[in-house]
Amino acid sequence: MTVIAAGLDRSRCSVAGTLGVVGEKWSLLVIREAFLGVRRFADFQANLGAPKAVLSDRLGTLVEQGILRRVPYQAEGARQRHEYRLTDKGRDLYPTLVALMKWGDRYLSEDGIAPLELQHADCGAPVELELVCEAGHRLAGPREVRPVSRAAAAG
Amino acid sequence: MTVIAAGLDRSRCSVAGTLGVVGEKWSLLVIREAFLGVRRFADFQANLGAPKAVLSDRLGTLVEQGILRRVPYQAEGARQRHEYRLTDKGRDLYPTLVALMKWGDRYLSEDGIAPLELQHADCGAPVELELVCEAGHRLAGPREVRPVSRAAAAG
DNA sequence: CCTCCTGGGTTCGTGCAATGAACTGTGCTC
DNA sequence: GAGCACAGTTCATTGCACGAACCCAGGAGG
Repeated sequence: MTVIAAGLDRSRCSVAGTLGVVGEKWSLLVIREAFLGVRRFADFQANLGAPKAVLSDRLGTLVEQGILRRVPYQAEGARQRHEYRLTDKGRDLYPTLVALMKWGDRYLSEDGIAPLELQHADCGAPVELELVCEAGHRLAGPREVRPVSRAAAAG
Repeated sequence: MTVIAAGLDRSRCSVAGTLGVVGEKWSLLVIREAFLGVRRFADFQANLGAPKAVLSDRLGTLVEQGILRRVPYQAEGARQRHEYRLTDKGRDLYPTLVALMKWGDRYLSEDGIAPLELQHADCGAPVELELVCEAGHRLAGPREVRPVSRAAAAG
């Protein structure tokens, strides 16, 4: 039995790091809304139902982290305000959200119907998330993956 | 400006649902450990540094949710105990973890070196996560995806 | 000019939930 | 039959999330 875990340094694990940034309860939901086109404070609040204080804090953190940026805008006949938009760094969280969504679609939807389908804008076919290696092979699951520690020369 | 968000029903969004199951601080880290081969309470605790009470609660929740299962085992010269193993449902969270890891690798590793590399066990090439559609096209990002609500017929 | 309204927050009191330390309990070894 | 190791539970404390209330800036309306 291979206990891969032994030689690995998880003090600076990327999973833990990422969760430290976006792992709080509302963060990924805020980002989901952002992907759906939401930009304004009140809309985030209405769609998520999060308390204003928490939402304000999360938006601030996400801006600090460079995942969202504040952009000034001016609605007609209103004073200038600012909205929140995804940066490239934020946009790169898309696969994470898709992965969460796909899992929920499979295991949580009662009637087996996914609430939201993702279609390829060009051809209309459903979008999937796949594990592939650089040699082009498609991987079926974790069993076909070998984790290799980089930092320490372990095992 | 397309506000996609308007017609969508997020009360039963799969992202929110999944986060409800594994979105707590330690849950995904427990699952990460499980993928790395950790099975026993004390090892989870040592590797994660989580308080025992929380860890006990999380493990229980994950078992309840069918993500882990308790399996009896008997170490030589010790009394029977049980360990925690991933179910298929849990194993299907692998893409989620990989997505989190890849993002962290890109944006959080200081020296640009990922702490952990995933290799295809068969050929040794690095493993990536890709968005593809069923027609076989590779998608570069969220801009090439069109979200379509299933439940409500929203304009 | 004065007031209301609306968007975008901040402040505050409460309560639950996370934390770490201490305790329990069981079966094996000595 | 004492001690030990593993696998938890219990408990007191701390912190953070929550919801309600309040604040502020600028237009609109009178």
